[in-house]
Amino acid sequence: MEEKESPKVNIFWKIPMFEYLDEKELDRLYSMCERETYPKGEYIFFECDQPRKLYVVVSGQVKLLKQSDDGREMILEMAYPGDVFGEEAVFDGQPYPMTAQALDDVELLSISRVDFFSFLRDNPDLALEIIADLAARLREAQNTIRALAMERVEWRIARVLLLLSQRAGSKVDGGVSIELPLTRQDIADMAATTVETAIRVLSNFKKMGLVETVEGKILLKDRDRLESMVKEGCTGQR
Amino acid sequence: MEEKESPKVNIFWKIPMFEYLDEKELDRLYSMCERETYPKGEYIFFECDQPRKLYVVVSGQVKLLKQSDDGREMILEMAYPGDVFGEEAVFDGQPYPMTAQALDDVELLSISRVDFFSFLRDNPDLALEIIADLAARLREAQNTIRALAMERVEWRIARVLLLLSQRAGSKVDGGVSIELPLTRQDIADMAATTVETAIRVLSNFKKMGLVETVEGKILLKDRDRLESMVKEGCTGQR
DNA sequence: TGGATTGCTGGATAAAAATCAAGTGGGCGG
DNA sequence: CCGCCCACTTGATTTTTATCCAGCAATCCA
Repeated sequence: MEEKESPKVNIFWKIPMFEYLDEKELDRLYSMCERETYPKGEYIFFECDQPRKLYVVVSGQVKLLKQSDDGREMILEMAYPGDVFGEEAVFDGQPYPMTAQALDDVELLSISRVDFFSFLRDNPDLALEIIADLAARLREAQNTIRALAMERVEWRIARVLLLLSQRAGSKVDGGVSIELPLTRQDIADMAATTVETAIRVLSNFKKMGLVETVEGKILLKDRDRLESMVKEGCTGQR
Repeated sequence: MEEKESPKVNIFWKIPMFEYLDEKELDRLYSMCERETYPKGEYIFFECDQPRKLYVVVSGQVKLLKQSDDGREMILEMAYPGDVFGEEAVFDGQPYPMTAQALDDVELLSISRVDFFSFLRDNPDLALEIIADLAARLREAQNTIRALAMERVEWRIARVLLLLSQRAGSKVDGGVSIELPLTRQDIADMAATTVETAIRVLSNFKKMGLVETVEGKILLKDRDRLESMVKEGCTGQR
């Protein structure tokens, strides 16, 4: 997170989409990128903006969200170092389908739409990686739809905690800690509920010995029990 | 819908993903396909099945859904003639993320995963079409998430009606008719609510002069007013 | 033909979660 | 150092929507 020296090629190595490219190609890709920084809270783009760039997170976290007319937010995804965002818009040329906001100070690499397509033309196998990436994103979005459509709040909050712990969790004594500057409001926005409800559910979880709040970070004390309560996918089979 | 003679190449022409392929390639693709038929109500695959095939709808309608453990359903998408389904699983090799069920008697073309990839290798530009297709699907899924997260039932039902009318609507005198064998339960499953609520909302819409039921089909009498009440995307911009 | 099943409807009630309201404590800027 | 703002927390109330129920009409089919 603090490696200010040339991250050059190595930032791309972490990204599944690019991992099979050779060093020469990664260098070329890197040379097409611009480095951008955004302070905490700033917007990177808004829903309905014309797509210009694909972004890669170098450090910090980015919220990808949709807003309602009355100011509420739904967080669709979080992007962490090594994640790519803005694909939908760049790949089909339609406006960005959501807003991107820096959750803390953020460092990004950006590649313009045209540059990316020219790179893609010379690396046809990359298209397969992108397809797999989009397919996985779609799959996850469909799981979210299922959760919103048929599961109650506690379930959705538990799911959010588990997803966060998979992406940004670190093992500490007593469980898994989610190392992110998240507010209760953020949790609520990810689970499609209100702050008050999110707080109530979290304090129930605390009473049940499932989670704990340590120095502002959420600590999952009993990940297994949380997992057994969500158990995603393949439930209603025959 | 009734063209029983060799649909061969021409079924593919309707499909955006394939439309730029030349006749020779379409013929080759067609020769890789198997023709399958399913009677009304039958399942084509279940969530968590191993992915074997990509499907193209020739005639009939297919429901793509997720089930909850207590038997409720959420319809993620409907597939009509010319639509492709099963992509997520075929493209990333993971199990199917949802169940596919014939809504009426259905005729399909299926292409096995391996055959499709070999065809894709010889037609690298097809990958770009697939990327655009997946990006559009993802975008739509995100709109559904937004709807479920922040809009109330009437809004969601109105949205479902509009989406259906775009895909399977035909202009008749007095409005746009949705030419599908849909039950109230199906509508409810698409809007993530219960039959009773769906019925109540629809009968309110009827009182307001927005819709009418004619011979089992839903007729949108005032599409514009419905549209103005949903107004998707770009609301909360700055 | 008649009994059963299925889809549609709407009323009464209950449950889940949102909203409203109020108070706490920590951190930051003046 | 004081006061203000913001995140957090909890209780009380209200709203939305699900659940439970019963009746009706059409269709299937034995």
